[in-house]
Amino acid sequence: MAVDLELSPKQKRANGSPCCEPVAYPDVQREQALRMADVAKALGDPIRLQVVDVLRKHAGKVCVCELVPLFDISQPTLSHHLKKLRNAGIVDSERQGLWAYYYVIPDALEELSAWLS
Amino acid sequence: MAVDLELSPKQKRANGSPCCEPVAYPDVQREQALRMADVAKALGDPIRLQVVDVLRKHAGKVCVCELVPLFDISQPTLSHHLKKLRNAGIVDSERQGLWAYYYVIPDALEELSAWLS
DNA sequence: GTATTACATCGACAGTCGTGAGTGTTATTG
DNA sequence: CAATAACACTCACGACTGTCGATGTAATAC
Repeated sequence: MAVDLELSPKQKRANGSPCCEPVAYPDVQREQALRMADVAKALGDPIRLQVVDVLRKHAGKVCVCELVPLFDISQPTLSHHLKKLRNAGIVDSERQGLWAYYYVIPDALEELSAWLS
Repeated sequence: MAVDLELSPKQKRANGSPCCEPVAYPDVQREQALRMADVAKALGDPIRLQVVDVLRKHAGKVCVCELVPLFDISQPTLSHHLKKLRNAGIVDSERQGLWAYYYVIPDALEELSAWLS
């Protein structure tokens, strides 16, 4: 659904006449926009973005105890950020004994990434 | 939030079971994380994301009066979203008489896009 | 001049955010 | 059993968000 819009020269419209030619609907439909905005919102915090960066670069599962010392925030706050990333569908976790291992869900960022490219 | 490059070993780890393998440090340094998180945060609203989508698809300048009817929000609310996008460095605007034309700043999304890819 | 239009800003509202201190839960050790 | 460690959850706080209606500002039309 390509948006082809002609930007006609604007004049002040006559009384009662419409201002502009209607524009085509956004290519990105609402559901897709909601999904991508959710992901973008979760990445909209520098700590969460760096957490995702660490998890991606590591290409494996990372223990929370390894993440805590990387950032200047308390452990409960990091736990809160990890929960946000989980709720956004970006990461998931696995419990192994006392430890929790986090990893990036494959292709979780793909839709947003494709749209941005 | 300063990411220290020193990854100290866990203290008083439980006997026998190693907590985790060493982790990579965030390649994304603080400044870059702040910049990208700002952009992501601005895209973290479905309306703003769709606005950017429309502007990108046009590869030109779009009048606000053409954007208003696309969304189910009031004109002041759209103006507020456009301001957020401006403050995030994603779009800019040009006044021509009564009309304001918005456009996406070239390469504004490039850093985030490259990181996501 | 007055009227009208396009857009931004203001004021207010409920809701959400990031944060830390404190607490709870669960698994392991002694 | 009790103690400890890793992690999630609860609560509270100030700050910010998205939204609308009302208002302000500037340009155009009459």
